[in-house]
Amino acid sequence: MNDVAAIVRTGRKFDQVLAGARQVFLADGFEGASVDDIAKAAGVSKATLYSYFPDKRLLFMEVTSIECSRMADRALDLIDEAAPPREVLTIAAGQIVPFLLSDFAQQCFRICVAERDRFPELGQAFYANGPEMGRERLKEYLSKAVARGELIIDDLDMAAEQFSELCKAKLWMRAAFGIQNEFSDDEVSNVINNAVETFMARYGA
Amino acid sequence: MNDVAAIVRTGRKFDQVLAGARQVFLADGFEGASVDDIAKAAGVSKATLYSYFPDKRLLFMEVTSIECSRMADRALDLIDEAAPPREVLTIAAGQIVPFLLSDFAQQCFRICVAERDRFPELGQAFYANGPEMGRERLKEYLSKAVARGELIIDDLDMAAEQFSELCKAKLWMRAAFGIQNEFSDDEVSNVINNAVETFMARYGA
DNA sequence: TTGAAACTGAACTCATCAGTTTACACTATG
DNA sequence: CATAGTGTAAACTGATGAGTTCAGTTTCAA
Repeated sequence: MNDVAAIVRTGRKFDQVLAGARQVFLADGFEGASVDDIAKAAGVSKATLYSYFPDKRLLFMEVTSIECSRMADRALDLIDEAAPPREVLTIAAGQIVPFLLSDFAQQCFRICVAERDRFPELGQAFYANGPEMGRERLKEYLSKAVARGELIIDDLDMAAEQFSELCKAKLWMRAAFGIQNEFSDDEVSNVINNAVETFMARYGA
Repeated sequence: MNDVAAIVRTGRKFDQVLAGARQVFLADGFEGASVDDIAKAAGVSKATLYSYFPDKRLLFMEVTSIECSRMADRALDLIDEAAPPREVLTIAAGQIVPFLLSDFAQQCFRICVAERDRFPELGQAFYANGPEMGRERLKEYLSKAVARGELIIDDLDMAAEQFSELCKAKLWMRAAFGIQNEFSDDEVSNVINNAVETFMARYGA
């Protein structure tokens, strides 16, 4: 990350390299991915790859940091600040649950956990741009609903955390362990409805 | 796992090998652990190690399967079937939360997730002996409390899952990402109390 | 005490993989 | 067309790590 041996961003095939790296890293993790595979997937020679990135580690950091920003952009912008809690929470959970179960989120999670000793910054970045940011967004809404008297919450942070966790019930753990990877709409909406129901039972006015 | 090249369980240093392997695998994961390191940690020559286990993979499977059974034994046996829900759930959460945050559970989880493509059976075994089993135990209690009219639950499975998830609020994700690894008693009991509170709000009679 | 089984240590093979080098080809612009 | 910048293929180095081999040592039971 220092100026010595920095990343060269000019050149026709820079984006190709990133795309190939993204694909292979996401599929195989850091150790599992070989630079030869990445070069092949990118349709680029190994020498070209190394002309952009001084080493594998930096390439990995670049890919993951790009993925993290992308994720931040996808944040839940659809929240209607004025709508009633039950409706807003159902929509939010409808975003959160499928995202948590997506291949992309699962792979990111897997890599963060697997490589947490090799790349401690990685988990932190992912956490800050992913879960943390979504929860901040949710907390904003919750505080407004509390102000309107629609919800009763003394610890906003805990409430938002509990809601996120409720969205993981049943399905997420099974996905993380590779036990199940297809989820029917019924399964998903069942989790969503129960998350909202339980949350409202505790915090509803 | 077939009879060809099976594990030889006789010999003076068999247990030493397992102990060393347990230590190194838990610290470094499967790929991260070298057989030389394991032999050194076990205080045994590499040749001896290979006289017991035909390869690294089988050694790993053996270690993790032993760890899983140990975990199953520690299951929540302390549940007093007749006690009121609030009390039982608080005690159960008091077991679950610290366990989820323990080094041991975190490392197991990490390895299962990291190696899920290399060892699909591993995650399944861990899941069945860990979370699944604990939840079965909890469901037994819940159904009795429902019968006594102390709780109102139509989907026992979902209720038990939600309770487990509520036990992860705030702290577990931070531990999994390596963001925080020491947790004060206050933090822990706060999570426990809120898990019980939310659960009872939804399912209390 | 003796002999077989268990164990040791070190050197070995073989494969994989990160990163380098080299000699050559392409492409765009002045 | 000339030439500089960019890219290629393939062979190379050096490290690491799984698994083997073997000549010699320890342990233990009969």
